[in-house]
Amino acid sequence: MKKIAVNDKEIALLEAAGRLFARRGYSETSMRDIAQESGMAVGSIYLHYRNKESLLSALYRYGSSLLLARITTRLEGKKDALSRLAAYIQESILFSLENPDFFLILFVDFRRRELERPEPLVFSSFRHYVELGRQILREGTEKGLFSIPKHSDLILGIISFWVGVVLIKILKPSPEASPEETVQEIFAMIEASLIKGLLKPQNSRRKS
Amino acid sequence: MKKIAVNDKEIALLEAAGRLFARRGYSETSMRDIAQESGMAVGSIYLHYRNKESLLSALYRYGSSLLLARITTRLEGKKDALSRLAAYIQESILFSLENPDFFLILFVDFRRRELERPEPLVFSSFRHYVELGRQILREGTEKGLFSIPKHSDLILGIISFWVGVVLIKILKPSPEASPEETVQEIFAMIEASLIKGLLKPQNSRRKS
Amino acid sequence: MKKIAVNDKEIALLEAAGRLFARRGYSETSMRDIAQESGMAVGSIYLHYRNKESLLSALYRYGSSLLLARITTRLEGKKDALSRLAAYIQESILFSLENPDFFLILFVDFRRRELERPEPLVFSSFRHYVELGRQILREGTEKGLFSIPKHSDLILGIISFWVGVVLIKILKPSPEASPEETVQEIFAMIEASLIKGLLKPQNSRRKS
Amino acid sequence: MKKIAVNDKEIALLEAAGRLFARRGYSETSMRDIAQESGMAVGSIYLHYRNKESLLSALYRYGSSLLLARITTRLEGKKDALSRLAAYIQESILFSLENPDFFLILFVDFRRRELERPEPLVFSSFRHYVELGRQILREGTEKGLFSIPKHSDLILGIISFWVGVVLIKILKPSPEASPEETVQEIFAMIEASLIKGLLKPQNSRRKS
DNA sequence: GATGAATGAGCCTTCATTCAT
DNA sequence: AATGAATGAAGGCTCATTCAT
Repeated sequence: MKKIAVNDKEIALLEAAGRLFARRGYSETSMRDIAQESGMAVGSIYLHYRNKESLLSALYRYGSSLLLARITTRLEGKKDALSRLAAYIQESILFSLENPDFFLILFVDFRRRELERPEPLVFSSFRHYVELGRQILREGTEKGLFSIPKHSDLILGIISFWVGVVLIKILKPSPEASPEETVQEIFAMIEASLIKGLLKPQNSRRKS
Repeated sequence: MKKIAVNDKEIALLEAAGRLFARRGYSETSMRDIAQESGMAVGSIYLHYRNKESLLSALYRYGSSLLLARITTRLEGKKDALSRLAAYIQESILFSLENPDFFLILFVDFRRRELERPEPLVFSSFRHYVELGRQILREGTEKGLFSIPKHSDLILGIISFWVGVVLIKILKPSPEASPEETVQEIFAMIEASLIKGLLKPQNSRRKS
Repeated sequence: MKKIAVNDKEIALLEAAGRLFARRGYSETSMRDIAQESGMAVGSIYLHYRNKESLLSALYRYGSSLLLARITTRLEGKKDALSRLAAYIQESILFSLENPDFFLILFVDFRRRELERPEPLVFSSFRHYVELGRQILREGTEKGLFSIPKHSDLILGIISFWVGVVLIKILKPSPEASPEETVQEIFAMIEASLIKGLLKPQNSRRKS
Repeated sequence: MKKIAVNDKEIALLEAAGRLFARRGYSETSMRDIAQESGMAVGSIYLHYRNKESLLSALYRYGSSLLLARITTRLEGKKDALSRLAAYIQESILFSLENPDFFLILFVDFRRRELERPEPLVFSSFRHYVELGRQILREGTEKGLFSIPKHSDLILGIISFWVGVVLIKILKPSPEASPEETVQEIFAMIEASLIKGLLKPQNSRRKS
């Protein structure tokens, strides 16, 4: 497995690239832009990354590892599947609102890009993230908490659901709402629709 | 309002561009590629579209008008909100599986692009499509069929949900499944989660 | 010798081209511009002129024949060299002020273009024009009126002199002055410098 | 004020561009041509000049500063207006014969271009050059040496005069004549016509 | 004759990448 | 290690010219 980010230079580079790729798009961002944004020289980028594309995939790895670390921390000690699912979703949304650049790159661009080059990008962290969600659903089902349709793609639907809503929030942010408030607002919607639908009748009284 | 597509040439152009934009992405597709794919000369493209960007936005208009036409037809005569919602979703998925290029451009690229240039692209058809879904939800709520959280962004979540799942299906199509079967598979999942969650208890007997 | 202009279409074409070439320059004017300005279709231009370049050289011929015709008329009946020289210069300036487009093309662009392609452009009329001036000077010298340095390029200097001044007038026209007044103003300057210098002492009392 | 030319690269570029613009014209010269002529790569031109147009205007500045430097040097120490005028004209002609490319660009193209875009090109040096001539005339008049028609455009006429003659010499150079000889030939003509006309009677004894 | 859609060479410019310092 | 000047392929677009109607 490739390294993710080692030193200050690389982190500066990844964050600069993240900012620019998210705002303007990958193709519309030049290596010179990234150099400028990161305060380095163009040539120096190539000391760290083979080329533009490998900078992008390092960015995928970096972003998903950050996300995964936060989720993992949030999940620690949570036992029951429902609160684990809530934590998983809420922390994802919070991370996205706090890091809209990574959100766009991980949840919007990356999936698009997978289509263009079906060879699996080095991408274990994000796959790990999805797998984590899938496993929470599986646990909840096994414990009789959820009544889940057999389909293992459900987690992708759930992720896409909040991604779609978060996208709108980032597009038109309400200036007065804090990230935490927005998370609650979005999660309430998910609870009242998706999660409500997934719960077995007797569990319908739960709150996160 | 701008024209959508008039003659054979323009349809050939839009379909060629759609194929390439969907597969390689907008920036990675050159006008020369489009000319070649459509069997025309480069210069001829400019007889129909002012520049590359306006070809893209014509493509948005074209794709969403095709989608909207199919949905509208499918909805005709359907009265109750549940079967209207089902028709809306099912036809969207079917259209997407049958026209993966338009799907990618309309449901994946477009939203990304909105972020980069917040001026509303000339795009009434897609907006119309979303509004149609929103209205079905509203009707169902008013008739006491759904118990919908007040949030008007719910429709975006629902759309994103199936989009996320369809994306996977297009990424890794199961070779033996027909589009219709895949629609059923995906819709069953939506029914068992999202729609189930939205229905008021007394309405839990389904139609399709 | 090639034809100059035969029918209405060609005159319209030449005048349109003259207007545009003078204002924007030859390379910056497209055949489509000319078609539009002349009210014809692009393809139709090629019924009259082999290509863009031959339209330009027809324009040279046309413009210089117009100029030459006016000069010739003005010179009719004038006997003495001084009034012939005055008429020659004054009519040239008047023509230029009245037809700034032709002026620019004949006196500014053409000479520049000669440098680029030293093969003599079909250009008898303009050469004829210069030769006419040269001959007036020669006559005046032979008759003892002028004391002219032997150099036969003097006429080119004289022409260039007024061209330089007219250029400024066209660049920054004084709105209230009529062409005739401007001619007088410029010619007075020429008289007080160039012509005064050319006259033999005993003739210094002449006026045009 | 913008820089004029700093290093070898830029001088090579300006001279290559000068050569080509003078010979073929601005629009007929491609950036590739310039790159080839200067021995650089196309992209490298853009390290020094923002675009083709700004290369042209740098060329104007460069050429006129060269000219102006020579004139200024030649004028040093010259006191009386007549010899200053002679030096001004002679050095201009010499410069033009020695640098026909700059001559064409500065004295022929530039004035044409002013017409197309009346916004004053950054061009102080050339304006400075004209102003210098105008001032010499003014001095001579104030000192009672010249009898000058009041018109301040006279200097433009004088400049145009020799420009017109030099143009012919460059068009058809006499192979055996040195630049210095040609200067003398042309200046003699100017002396015998223009300057003779300008001098007050009592001053008709010449200096050179 | 008259039209204007169609063509594709060629233009200016950008930018990922290399490499001498 | 770090720099940024240099490179040249490739992109979007224009336009003189042709030709089917």
